[in-house]
Amino acid sequence: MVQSQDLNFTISKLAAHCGVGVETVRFYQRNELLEIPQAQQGATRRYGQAHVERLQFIKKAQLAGFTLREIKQLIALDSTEERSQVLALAQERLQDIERKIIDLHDARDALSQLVNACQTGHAGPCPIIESFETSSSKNKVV
Amino acid sequence: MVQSQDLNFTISKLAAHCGVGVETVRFYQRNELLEIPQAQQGATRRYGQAHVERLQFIKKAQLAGFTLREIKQLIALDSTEERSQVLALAQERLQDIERKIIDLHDARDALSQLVNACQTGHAGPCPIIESFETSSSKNKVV
DNA sequence: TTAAACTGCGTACCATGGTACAGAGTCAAG
DNA sequence: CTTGACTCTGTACCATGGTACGCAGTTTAA
Repeated sequence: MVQSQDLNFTISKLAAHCGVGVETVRFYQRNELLEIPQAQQGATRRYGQAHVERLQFIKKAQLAGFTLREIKQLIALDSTEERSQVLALAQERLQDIERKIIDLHDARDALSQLVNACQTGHAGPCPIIESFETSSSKNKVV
Repeated sequence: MVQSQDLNFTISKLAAHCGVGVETVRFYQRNELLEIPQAQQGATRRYGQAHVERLQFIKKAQLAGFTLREIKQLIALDSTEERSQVLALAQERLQDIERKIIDLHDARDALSQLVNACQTGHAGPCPIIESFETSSSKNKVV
């Protein structure tokens, strides 16, 4: 039955194990993303499996593009049964991501065109700089 | 010959004309992205065409994904003839953008899969939350 | 046992791109 | 000439996601 409680990390071990800094762990604690453990050994707190999992949860959710604020909401929603709210949050996030992808595509296309122009053209003013200059009738950026 | 000097804006007119806030103009001045004009009328500065163009330059370069720091470099490079450095900067920017696009695609795919799972599945724990929980053998996010 | 290393706590600081506001001066219209 | 709107300057503050540091107390290894 010793299976999830066998970990007994100090804060620095926990941080190292999860690939974050000690200060980051404390930062999450301050921001109520990670519980301060009750378990102590003397004055030093001991962290267990649940803390490792929570840190991993945070990291994965960050990778999926959630902000810490949203992750906090997800954690709160997890303990309730508000599955539809989780879905709503995820859908919003998805729309954000899709919007950003479109923006970045636009930016990339404009910029790569400029880079090409700059590599191709041989004389005259730099087309990149030029294109940012006022919009008369020159290359348009975005 | 009066052709670029005919504008005579106060700071608030300039800001309004360019679609930014007065405080933003001052912010750019503090950060040496925009010159403080010599021209004054009494104690009040007067802004001209060059300022309008600079603000437009900044806005366009931002749209292309440059940071203010990079824009400052572009401005500096513009006055030199360091066209190759402009190109290098643009290429770096382009790589950043491409990296971000890939990351966002990954995030989007993972998340949309989760959203689908959540909409499809009818019972059991929320697949979105679940997928962030520790990585045993569940859906991987990113 | 003693020194190094770590812990906990509070607070300040970093970059990024602004936004807000106080206080003093100035400008323009009525 | 007064009133209200605007300007200038400096400084503080906002969110975001951490990072750093000082200090006192504790733990650990030699």
